Amino acid sequence: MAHSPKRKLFLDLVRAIFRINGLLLADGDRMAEGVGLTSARWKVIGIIALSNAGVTVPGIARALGQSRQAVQRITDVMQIDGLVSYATNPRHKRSVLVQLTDQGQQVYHALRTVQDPWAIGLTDDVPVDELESALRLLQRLIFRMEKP
Amino acid sequence: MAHSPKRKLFLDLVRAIFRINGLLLADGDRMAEGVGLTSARWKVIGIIALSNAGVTVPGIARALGQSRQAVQRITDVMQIDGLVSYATNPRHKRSVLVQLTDQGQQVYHALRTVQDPWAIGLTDDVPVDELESALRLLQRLIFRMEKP
DNA sequence: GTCAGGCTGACTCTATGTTGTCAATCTGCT
DNA sequence: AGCAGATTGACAACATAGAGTCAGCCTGAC
Repeated sequence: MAHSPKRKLFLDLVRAIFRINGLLLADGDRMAEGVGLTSARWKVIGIIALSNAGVTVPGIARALGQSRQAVQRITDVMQIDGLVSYATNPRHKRSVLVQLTDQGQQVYHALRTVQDPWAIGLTDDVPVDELESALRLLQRLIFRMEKP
Repeated sequence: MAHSPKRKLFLDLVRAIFRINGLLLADGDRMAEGVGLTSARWKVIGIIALSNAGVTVPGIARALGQSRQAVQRITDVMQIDGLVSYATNPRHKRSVLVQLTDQGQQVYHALRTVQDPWAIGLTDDVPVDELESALRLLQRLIFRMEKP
């Protein structure tokens, strides 16, 4: 059984991914809490902030690898809360662009003041090349899982 | 800014973890579907099968890093479906042990016949040492996130 | 033995996310 | 221009997961 240890290794990796996913959501909730957000909005606002021109709801969903319905619900609530606004999309009549309002940008900036030290603190003693190789491995797995 | 690239690298890793978590759940649903399970029950049945003597519901929750309420709901449904049974715990009067029934073991076995080729296929051309180092990195991050 | 603190089961509420469906719109090909 | 297929918004049903609460049981220190 040449692949048996590899199989166990992979399943351990799967369990670790489930575990760290939960921990990341918990940390996201904790960080976002201070500025009145949740981890789901934390994920969404990060994608919106990355794109200057504004993105569509399905675009955010594709970036996160989630269903557009889930993202739509998040952005709808964030629009009610005044964090994002819907702007007409010159390239698509129905699909509006999601943009950060001034308040949304302030919230994102406040988020960064918590998120950056968090990211730095967690990777304090982790070499860059280890991060790189782990990221490459995950992206490789993602690619293989997305194809079929 | 010596740590700026590392910060971006880590955030990319976070995004990859969110992405692969969703893909793993989708694959888990797809594999578990054939034997009448869902990805949540797939995760739970794996933990139960790993322990011969039976585990408590909070024990499963700790192994998965989830709330015991979430696990309790899963095991309750699985008990109704006849996959698991609750046995009295000699070491704790109220906290019962969750065990696989014969049917549960059959389902787990059927699951393995799908899951093992899946695991092997995904890691086909991935060197063992890359899996090991990625797993170590994630476990290191998990350890740091669990402490506080 | 006793008792404080921790663990567990049961319940509720809320948030998140997937799937399915339908109509309206868009895109690319002819 | 016109049409087939893909994309999008809107809505609904369902599964999953966390947080909070309460009462009952258990454990360990004394």
